Amino acid sequence: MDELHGPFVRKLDALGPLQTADKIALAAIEADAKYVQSGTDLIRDDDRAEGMIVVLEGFACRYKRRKNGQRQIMAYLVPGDVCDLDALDLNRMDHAIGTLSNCRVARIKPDVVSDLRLRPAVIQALQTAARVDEATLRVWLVNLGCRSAVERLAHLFCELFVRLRSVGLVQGNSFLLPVIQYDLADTTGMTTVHVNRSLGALKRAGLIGRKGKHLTIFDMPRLMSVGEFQPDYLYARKQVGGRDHSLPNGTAGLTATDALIPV
Amino acid sequence: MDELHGPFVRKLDALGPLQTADKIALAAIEADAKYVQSGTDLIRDDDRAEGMIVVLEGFACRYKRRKNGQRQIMAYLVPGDVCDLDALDLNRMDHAIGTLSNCRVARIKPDVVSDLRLRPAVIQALQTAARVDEATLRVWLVNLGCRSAVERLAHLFCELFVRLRSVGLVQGNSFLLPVIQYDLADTTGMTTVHVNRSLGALKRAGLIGRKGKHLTIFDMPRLMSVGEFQPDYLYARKQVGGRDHSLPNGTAGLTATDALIPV
DNA sequence: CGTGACTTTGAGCAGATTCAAGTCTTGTGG
DNA sequence: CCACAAGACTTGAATCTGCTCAAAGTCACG
Repeated sequence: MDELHGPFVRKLDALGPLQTADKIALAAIEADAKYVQSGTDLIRDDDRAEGMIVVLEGFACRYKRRKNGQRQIMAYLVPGDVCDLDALDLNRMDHAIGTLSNCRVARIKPDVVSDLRLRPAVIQALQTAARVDEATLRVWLVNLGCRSAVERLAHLFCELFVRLRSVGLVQGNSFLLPVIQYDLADTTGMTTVHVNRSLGALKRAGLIGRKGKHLTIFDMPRLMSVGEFQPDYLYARKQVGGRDHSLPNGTAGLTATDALIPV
Repeated sequence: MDELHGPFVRKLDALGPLQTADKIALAAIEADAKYVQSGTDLIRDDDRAEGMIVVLEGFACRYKRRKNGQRQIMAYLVPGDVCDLDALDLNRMDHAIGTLSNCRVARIKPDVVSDLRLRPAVIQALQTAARVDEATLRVWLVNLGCRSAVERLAHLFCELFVRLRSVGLVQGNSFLLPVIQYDLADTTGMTTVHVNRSLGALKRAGLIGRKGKHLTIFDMPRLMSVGEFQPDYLYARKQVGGRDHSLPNGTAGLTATDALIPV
């Protein structure tokens, strides 16, 4: 059933179980989307922003630029991810959002957002999504603050694997990673050259492989261990009156072997 | 008038103008606080948490620990800062909160929080505070991701200056910074040794000075420029129906010279 | 099949770490 | 109130991780 819906519906449904009417409302939004080229700014720093933006295909990111032009990517927006602009105080961006690849993007107008906000399950799901985004930000801070180059990349790939899997974009042990090494560099706070060398190290160790824009994870348990990846932060672990995301084996979150099993 | 109140009331009043009754309710919370020793965990990772925690004196921090024991500090909680535990989904911490110095801390029980939430101005202020915290997290990510050691420290000191000034804890150009170099290291993602050397560089350049636990900023404009500090993110720039925080000169936020003028 | 964008590789360099020793501060107990 | 001990800070030397600059190789697309 879920496979009939796009990533936006899938993601929100996973966060706060939606009703059929909710899904229909969200599906209408997915239908009304535009294609955007790689390297396009969806929102600029300092923009006065309203409504929401949803990524349906491709990768986008939140980023800031320093005066010298250096870019720091602060979050990836993968299909299903939403950026709630009304949730900013003062509706003013303190960072920009841009596409890392060609994307299909839906912009939701403020009045449509207002309609959505009449749906309790949708509100709940959006709030949970915002919390997960915040937790992710904290995890990234740890990543930059105290992990080595190889560890940072390993962690990033584990995170993307789990996130993309939840919207059905993982096939077997591989997924489409439509970003260039330059983007990975600005994400992990290193140079392209060093990203390249660290990727090489991960490949040589037999943990990952890359063919074109596809990333394959050959050894997820070891990759998780290298990146010290604990996926708990990506899940709403126990919702008030909601469902429980813990796994059958009793361990909170995902274990190394679980992660290898495609959903 | 404000000087009669503690930092909690001061801070929230600055964020979303409070009514007298609100202030009285908050002042009652400030009155009921406990002293806590440096190095105490107020909340541990994985704790099931409720209520709120307010720091009234001293410095605390949000932090995570890696398996190898390394600590990454993700936020400072200075007097007036609040940690809303009910706002977590699932009331489960994905990080810990601990004191960096001796502190005076108020724990607000869930039922008292519920009472507070009946006050619209308080809700508004707390939400704004949460937004500022999130924006701060993003700025810290940039700090770790693409600034040098000296730049990171410069940025951090500028931020603390502005935050502490807003709760009246800056005297002239100096403030109490009750943390050790080890803490600064875990904040900026470097080693104590390198923190020490970078502090030395800032001192030798005549930008800052340290006497005991007091940090003095001798040349704020240059310090801001070294850290590329733009304080906008610390302010609620335009509230819906609230007051405007932009400065007379029309520049959003604080200019270099403004920052030198004690409030 | 050529051009531009992306990736890979090498060599030398710089910023940050590690290890280690020594000095200064601070708090505590006698 | 002093002396001692523990904690915090400072400094040096060697090392290492990641950076810069530069060039060559590969891939995709018109």
